[in-house]
Amino acid sequence: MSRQKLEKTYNPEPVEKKWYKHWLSKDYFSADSKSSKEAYTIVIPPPNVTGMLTVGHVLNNTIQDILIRKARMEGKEACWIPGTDHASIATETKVVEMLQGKGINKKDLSREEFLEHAWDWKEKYGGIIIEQLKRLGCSCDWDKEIFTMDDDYNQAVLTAFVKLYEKGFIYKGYRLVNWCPISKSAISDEEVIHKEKNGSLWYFRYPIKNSNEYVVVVTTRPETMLGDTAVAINPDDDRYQHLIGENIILPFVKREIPIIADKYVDPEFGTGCVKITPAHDPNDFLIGERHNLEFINIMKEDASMNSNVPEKYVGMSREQARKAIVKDFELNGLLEKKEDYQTKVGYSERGQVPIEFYMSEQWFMKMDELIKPAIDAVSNGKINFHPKHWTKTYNHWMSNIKDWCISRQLLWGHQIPVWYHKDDKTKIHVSIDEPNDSENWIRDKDVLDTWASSWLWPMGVHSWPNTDESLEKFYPTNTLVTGPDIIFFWVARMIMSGYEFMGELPFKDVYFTSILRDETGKKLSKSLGNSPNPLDLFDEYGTDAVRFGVMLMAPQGLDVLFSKERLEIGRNFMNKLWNACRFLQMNMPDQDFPNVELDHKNIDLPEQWILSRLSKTINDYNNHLDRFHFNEAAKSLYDFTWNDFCDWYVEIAKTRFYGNDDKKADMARSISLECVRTVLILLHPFSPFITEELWSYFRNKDSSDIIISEWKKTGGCENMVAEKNMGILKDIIIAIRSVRSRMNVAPSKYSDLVIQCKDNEQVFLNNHIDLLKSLGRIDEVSMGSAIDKPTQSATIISGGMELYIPLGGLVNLEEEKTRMEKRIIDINRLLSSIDSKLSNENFLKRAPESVVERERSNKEKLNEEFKKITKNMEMIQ
RNA sequence: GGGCGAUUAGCUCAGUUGGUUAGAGCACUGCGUUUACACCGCAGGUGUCGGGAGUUCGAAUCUCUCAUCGCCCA
Repeated sequence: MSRQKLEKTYNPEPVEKKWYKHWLSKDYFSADSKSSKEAYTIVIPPPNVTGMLTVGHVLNNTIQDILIRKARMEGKEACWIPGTDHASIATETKVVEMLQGKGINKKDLSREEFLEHAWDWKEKYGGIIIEQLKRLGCSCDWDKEIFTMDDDYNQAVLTAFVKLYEKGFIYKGYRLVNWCPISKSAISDEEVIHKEKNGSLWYFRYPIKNSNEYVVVVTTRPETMLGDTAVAINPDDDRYQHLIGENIILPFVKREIPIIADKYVDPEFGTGCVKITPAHDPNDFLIGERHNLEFINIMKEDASMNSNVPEKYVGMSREQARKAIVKDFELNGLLEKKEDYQTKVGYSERGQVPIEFYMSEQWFMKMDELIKPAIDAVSNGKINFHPKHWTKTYNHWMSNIKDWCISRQLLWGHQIPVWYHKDDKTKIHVSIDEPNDSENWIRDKDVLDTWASSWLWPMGVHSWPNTDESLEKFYPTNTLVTGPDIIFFWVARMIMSGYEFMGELPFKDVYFTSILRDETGKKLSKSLGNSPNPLDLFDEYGTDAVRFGVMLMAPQGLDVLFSKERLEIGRNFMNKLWNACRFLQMNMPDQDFPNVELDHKNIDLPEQWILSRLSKTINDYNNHLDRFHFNEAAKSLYDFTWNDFCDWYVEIAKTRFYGNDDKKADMARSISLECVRTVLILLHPFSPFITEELWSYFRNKDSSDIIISEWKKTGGCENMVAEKNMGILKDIIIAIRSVRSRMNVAPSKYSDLVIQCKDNEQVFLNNHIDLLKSLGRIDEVSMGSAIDKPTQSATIISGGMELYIPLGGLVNLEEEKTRMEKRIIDINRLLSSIDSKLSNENFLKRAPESVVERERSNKEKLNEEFKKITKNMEMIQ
């Protein structure tokens, strides 16, 4: 035992620094691929390399650290592989902004020049989040850290592309894609956020050729009329039959476009006449294909009008063009009307602006084969989602999946490994290596979608496509911990890539974390400015307290409303634990810990009881963790430590320490030590620093650091008799305190106690009379079966016994009477409920014997209490 | 429009296979500085478990339905 005394309050900062350094120096975090131990592996969801730690990261990584630290203590080869993601579009956006600030336009830079700036940026800001994860206490194997643009990882990404291309799963196509005008790149369906917007519905008159008539079309996007190449009606719409085959002179553009019939048109919507813009709307695109319409692209990459529109609109932004078009319709008497209309607009997740549907040539990945094993793995339970209900979302997405647009018109990322021959357009070279005569080829200038690199993460962090010990030992991984917001982006795709490239699942369990929101329900995000900086929280509350507090407040599969006040629970708990340990230390001998052989049959009731509570806690705790119920695990440890150990056992231990029976004092020391050591071990994964610190005071001389100490799996000291008997004593003590509090007896004053009870009860109480006296603040006790109620005393009916506290003038008889009347009403209510059950033949016949027995026993107890209360009520009168 | 989830004390939420008199923290009230802890202790009050129906001996828990809120997908 360390001679050094614990400080009065816990000071987290030096302790955290000290132990993290110590753990690193001892290499505890490193995982050995040659080990014969069973592997337990987690790959970190790689944060954006230039990102900063958020509360979401705290939640997510604390969970992973809990799993890894527990596995390590369970004697497994615990392997947590860290790394960062290049986050193509997000990082490129930031770099472009930075350059703009310096007056540099991305357009004016060559690829190489731009990438140089990007790497500078990465060097400057990359790795900050890694240091922050270390402060959080993450026990990752830092020697294995990977960045998705490292050379080896790059090879893996390109290899995957080539393999899929060779299998025919990747193809190039000229199609309508989701286009982000800010990043000037295609984005995937998953990167489009649909928002409900207050828009308008414009009714435009389109003149019919060689006629004075016009048709009225309805649109939410007037500017796209510049690209119209048809007007469509439903073939069954009687109103417009005569118009089919006629032509329209498109206003301002003066283009002649046909009126066609297509079943897609909903005759109920608007006027039943729809303008068709095949190059700028996915539905119109399909109609365009069906009817061989012209595809006219009217926009440049930044969504401004290109030269395919009349002179006056060229160069206008889409917003300007909309205003101009509407105004022109109005001026020419062609605007019939305008209505308010709620519309869904697709926004670019990164650019924060509405996306365009844009014709362009892109690379796509076929999904129909890849999804098959991925769907099977989840439905047959090889891969388990926690909470389970996410399987439904997963299956729904899988069964509606479309081909994945994987090319991005960006520079920061993995450049597509495809070369085009300069002279012969039909020649294409797809390989991770450039062609031998590279001077005759031009490489595809696009890069891959970031998720088309991170989907290889569980294997790419090792040597894939090569095989080595590390890949063999640590693939598949055990548990993935991530947010449900990337279930499609990442989780689903990792499952596909796992089966495609490894022939095996990438992980067995997926734990989806809660989404953190502020008190008003908004998602915590840096852009909203409602996300506190976790490092400030660590400083304010201590890292362990933040970890514990966040875990305690994170419910299963629900959003969690984050607020700083709730971290106080964590801090208060750390303080409680610290002081319980401090108290124990004060009452330990200076030299050595007592080495009492604990004969569990031969210890006293309170000791039997606390060990039973401890055992139950160990079992519950493990049970909760096995089910990924981290909040309940935290709660059960919190409850034991605070309510059972500190509130009751420590108070009882005081009677041992300050009494004059050395053997009992030593017993209390041993039991307390057992409790504290167990709590520290169980708590270590949640709160690693404070537990290692306290462990250094309380561990055996020859035992190891707590981080590699043996885990507690089961208790084995459950004792129902002790729990029941201790319950009786606790009830009596609580009742005595309650009476004293109600009657305003000063805590410093001791009371006498008179007990009317049976002989066997008297023996029981006599055995624990010191306990009653000290915890109930009782002076003299007299008891017997024939003892009378003293005058002017308060009455307690507890455990079938009658207890009286003589209080002289202090006792308020009216108040006591009211209280008893209230209890009688309760008893009657309970009894009638029990009677209705017990008089029900079906209940007796069908309910389990134990349930019936419990009702009978309750009835008996309540009847007895009723009798005693009634008798005492009469004595008051 | 389709799907998922939520609705339990003033607030935030626990409550595994249906079965103790439905719990915790915060807030609130009273007392207290008893040498582990005021980031504390002791005592105390609060609930038709969203509404309705059903299954069952028994429902906060299972089924259906309605309402409100949130998210995802079209």
